[in-house]
Amino acid sequence: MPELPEVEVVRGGLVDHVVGRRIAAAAITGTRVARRHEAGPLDLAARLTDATVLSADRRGKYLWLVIQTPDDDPHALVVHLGMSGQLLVEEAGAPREKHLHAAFDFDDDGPQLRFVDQRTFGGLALTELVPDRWPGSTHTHGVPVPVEHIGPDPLEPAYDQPAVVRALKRRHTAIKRALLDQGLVSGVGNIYADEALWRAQVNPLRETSALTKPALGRVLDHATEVMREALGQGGTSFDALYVNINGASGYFDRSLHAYGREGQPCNRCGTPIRREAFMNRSSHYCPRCQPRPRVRRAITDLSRR
DNA sequence: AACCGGCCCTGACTGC
DNA sequence: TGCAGTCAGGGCCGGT
Repeated sequence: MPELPEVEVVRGGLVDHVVGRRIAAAAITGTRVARRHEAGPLDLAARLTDATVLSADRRGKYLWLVIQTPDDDPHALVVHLGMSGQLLVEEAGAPREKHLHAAFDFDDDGPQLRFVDQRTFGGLALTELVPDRWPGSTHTHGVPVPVEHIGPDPLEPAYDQPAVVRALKRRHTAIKRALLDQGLVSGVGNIYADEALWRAQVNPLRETSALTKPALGRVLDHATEVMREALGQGGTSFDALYVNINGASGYFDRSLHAYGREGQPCNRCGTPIRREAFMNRSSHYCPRCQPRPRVRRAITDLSRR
C-alpha cells in the first residue's frame, strides 16, 4: 500500500528514467483510470502527445509530472497510486500486464512508462498548476489543482509542525482520523498511522483536543521518523528498469510493531496486539501501552442532561 | 463548518 | 471442489 515513502521511491525512479524525455504517444485503456480527468481519456492522451517531462514532484501521496507542450503553459500529469497502482519503466515489447491502464511512448524510442493498477483506486489527470499557498514551498512550478487542499508532508520544507499541532488542538476528532486527513499533514496512511501511534503510546481513539501539545508533537515526530526509516530501506530495492511501489515490503516484515500484528506480543510489554475496526479500516494497537480513552466526559455529561 | 460514514474496486482468503 | 462472504484502504462525496 503506497504511503509517502513508497511514493517517494517511485518519484525517484521517474527522475532517473522519465524526466527530460518527450512523450511521442499516450495510450489510455478504459475510462476509469482517467475518471478525474474531466475531459476524458481521449483528451488526456491527445494533450500528452509531444509533451516534454520537466520534472517529477510529490506532496504526500500525490505524485505529478510537470509537462511542457510547445504552445501552452506547463501542466501537471497527476498520478495517484491509490491502493495498488504501479508505475513501470519497461521495453515497449514487454508483455502487457493484466491491469495495464496507460502506456507512454517517448520519442527517443527508449523504454515505455506504464501505469498498472489492479484495483483502480488510483488514476491519472492532466490539470493546471497553481501557486503553492504554503510558505517555504519548494515546488517551483506550483502545485496541481487537486493538490491545493493537501497539506505539506513531513519531509518537505513547507511542513510546519507547530502549526499542525495548533490545528490538531482545535480539532474534535480521533487522533488517528486526524493523521489520515491529508489536508492537515499529508503522506500518512493506515500502516504508518498505526506505527506512529504505537511508538508514541497513544490510543488511536484519543481526541486530538484532549492530547497535550507535547504529546501531539511526539505523535508527529514518530510519524515523520517511521516514514524516514521506511524510505531509507525502500529506496534500495528497485532496479534500473522497474519503478516499483513495493519497495517497503521488506521493511514491513522486519520493522512493524503494530500493523498486521493482531494477537502477536507487543514488542514493548508482551501484551497481545489488538485489532479493531475503525473508519472502514483496521486499527492495530497495544491495549496496555496505548490504553483506550476514558468515556468522553463532556459529551457524556451533555447527553445525560 | 466540522465531522463522519458509505462507497468504489478486485484478488486473496475463509468457511461451509 | 465450488461458491458466497469478508477483508484490504485512499480519497471523494453527501448527509447531519
